[in-house]
Amino acid sequence: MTLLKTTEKKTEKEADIKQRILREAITLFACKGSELTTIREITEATNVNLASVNYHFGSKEGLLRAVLDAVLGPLNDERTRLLDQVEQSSRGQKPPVAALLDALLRPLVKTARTPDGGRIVVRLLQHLRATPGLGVTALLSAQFDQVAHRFIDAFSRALPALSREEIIWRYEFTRGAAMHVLADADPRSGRLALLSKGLCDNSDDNLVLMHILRFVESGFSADPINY
Amino acid sequence: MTLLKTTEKKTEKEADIKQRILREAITLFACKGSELTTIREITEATNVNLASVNYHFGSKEGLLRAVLDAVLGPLNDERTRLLDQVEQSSRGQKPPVAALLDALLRPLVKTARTPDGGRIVVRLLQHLRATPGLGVTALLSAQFDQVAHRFIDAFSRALPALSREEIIWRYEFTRGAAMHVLADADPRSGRLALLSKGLCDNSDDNLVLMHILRFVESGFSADPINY
DNA sequence: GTCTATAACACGATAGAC
DNA sequence: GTCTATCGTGTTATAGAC
Repeated sequence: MTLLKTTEKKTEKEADIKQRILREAITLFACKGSELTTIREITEATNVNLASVNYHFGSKEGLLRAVLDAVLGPLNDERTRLLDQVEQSSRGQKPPVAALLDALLRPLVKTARTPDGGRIVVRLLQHLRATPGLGVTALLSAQFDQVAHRFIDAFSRALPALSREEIIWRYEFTRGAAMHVLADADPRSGRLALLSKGLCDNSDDNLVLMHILRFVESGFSADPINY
Repeated sequence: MTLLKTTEKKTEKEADIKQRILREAITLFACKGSELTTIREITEATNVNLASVNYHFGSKEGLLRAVLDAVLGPLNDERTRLLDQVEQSSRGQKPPVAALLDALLRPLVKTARTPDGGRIVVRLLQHLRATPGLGVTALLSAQFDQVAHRFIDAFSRALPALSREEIIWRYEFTRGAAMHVLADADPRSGRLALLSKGLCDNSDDNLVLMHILRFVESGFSADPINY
């Protein structure tokens, strides 16, 4: 952004201050939520000045929006890409439920981790759900609605015996089951590790995904309710 | 607590200040989490003095502990009672998975609501999970571990083909699916209402419970993973 | 662009009168 | 037991030097 846009890259390690702030904010917001994270924490951990957050992002809320854009965009892009693949593989035919669930959940499992082992995207979402600040709900809706409806339509085609209502219930159950387990992966304080005394290993992405898929695929394919 | 413990009940409507504070704190903590709720909010909504929280509960953290005791105790008592019934009905026999899940989840669904329609206990738990303050994790463990292990043991007997590890995974998936949906019931901003455009009715307890049970019973009963 | 210094305000807790 | 007044601290945001 400076007029002297030379080709040299500073010390190479000191990338962009803005980027460093963003990275640290993502981690801290995921761990503690944005309300409980202070910009002092962020700037001190990043060794940049306190005022630079407001300079680069306008306000703390502006930083949160930047964090969500940086994190949620790639997630939905990946989901869309995988969903495209599934629908392409089964031209016209019913897509397999297992493949749809894989496309929906794999990006959630494979996301980056917080230092305490939780999945970044999931933790961010859990915090936002717990405290739906004014503009955030609309922002989430804008980010997720389109791809969510694509998945719901696909599930409807895959399971024609289920009403749209029932599809949506099960879609939300699926998200809940996955996010609940992916939110805490801390081998010490995590509920899963605590209950199982270390028996359940939440650190192996492929294993976790397999357990989740087995559960939700069976749940999704249950017979419809008879009213 | 006063020496003049007369039989008259003040104005009858102005019960105990301590109780009124506790009631308001339960609601606000469930809606916004304890960290984001200020004792000023509580006292102003209750029309009591600011200092009375510290007088009656020692500190804000003391109030939180009182809230959890008041809310989590009855929840686990009810679960224990229902689990006793199930185990008594099936003397020695394998208890039905559906009955166990009902005993686990019905108390969660039937709990009191926040003004915005979320279930009080669930919302409290979601906030505590999102921000596991130091002493709180231990407190939750003390409240839940015993009954959780009773349920896990019961599920192990009901589904002998599953390893204990797999039982615990599915136990957590079940909790996640249920809590995710029960946390937001707001017909306006709730994700379920938003996605379904009002098609999914989260206000009918029995219907919600039926949908949850159908999903998790099927998920719990899936074939074990072949390693 | 980066920094220091500080404004303006909200928080939890408490001392002390009644 | 209940109240007022206030202390000490931490917050976001910003003005202004460099």
